[in-house]
Amino acid sequence: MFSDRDKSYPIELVAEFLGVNSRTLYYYERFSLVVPVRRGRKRYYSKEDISWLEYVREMMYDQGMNLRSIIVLIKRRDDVILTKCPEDVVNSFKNYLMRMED
Amino acid sequence: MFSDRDKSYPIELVAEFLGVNSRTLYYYERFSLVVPVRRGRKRYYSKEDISWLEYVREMMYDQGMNLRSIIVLIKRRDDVILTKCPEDVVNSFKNYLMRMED
DNA sequence: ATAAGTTTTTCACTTTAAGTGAAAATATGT
DNA sequence: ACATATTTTCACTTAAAGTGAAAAACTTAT
Repeated sequence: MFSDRDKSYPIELVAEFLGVNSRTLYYYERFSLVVPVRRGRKRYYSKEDISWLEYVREMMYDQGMNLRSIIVLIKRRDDVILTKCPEDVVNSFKNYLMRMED
Repeated sequence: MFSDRDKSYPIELVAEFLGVNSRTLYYYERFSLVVPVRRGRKRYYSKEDISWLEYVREMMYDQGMNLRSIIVLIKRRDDVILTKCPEDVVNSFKNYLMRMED
């Protein structure tokens, strides 16, 4: 019947829901970070798109990641990243995170 | 006997080898992205540190990732990231990558 | 056909992280 | 104490992310 992949939400509604400028969604589209469907010239997004974008925003704003990194993650989706990271970096990094909790 | 984890290379040598300013290594250290050992007040790095830093530089310069993202990756090392990414984003993103190969 | 209204696109500007130069501070060896 | 080397601090530069405003393109009603 209905699916989270149904593209039925117009850009303004999605932008408002996410609390971003609709220009930001156009901007993301340039990198294929989200792919709305076009009916006529209008863009429509799915629920899945919306939750993906929420996740992207969280990665960017809560974590401070940049767009490029998310793009790299998509590209390397199935790869193992960071195998080269030394243990003492991981340990010391945990301390860094502790310090930052202030 | 000797190990890639032996911290024996001074900062200037490492910086020169990597082609970066030694200030950059101090900068990375603030985020625990690399953890030299201190003998007296001098810093010493291991071969493992150096290849880790090479990898970090590659992620940043070849891929355009930022420091924060690498930090997030360390933090989430064992997590599955990007499970929320919709398939059509992955597909469309592949086209985007193709377009960029010019 | 054209006027009115929407959506999209473009241009230029703002903000922030990453990086660096230079000077000041700190430590080491003689 | 002095000379030298390393570290730390401050202020500046550069580039990506995001946005405001205007122009362009398209749609629809009269």
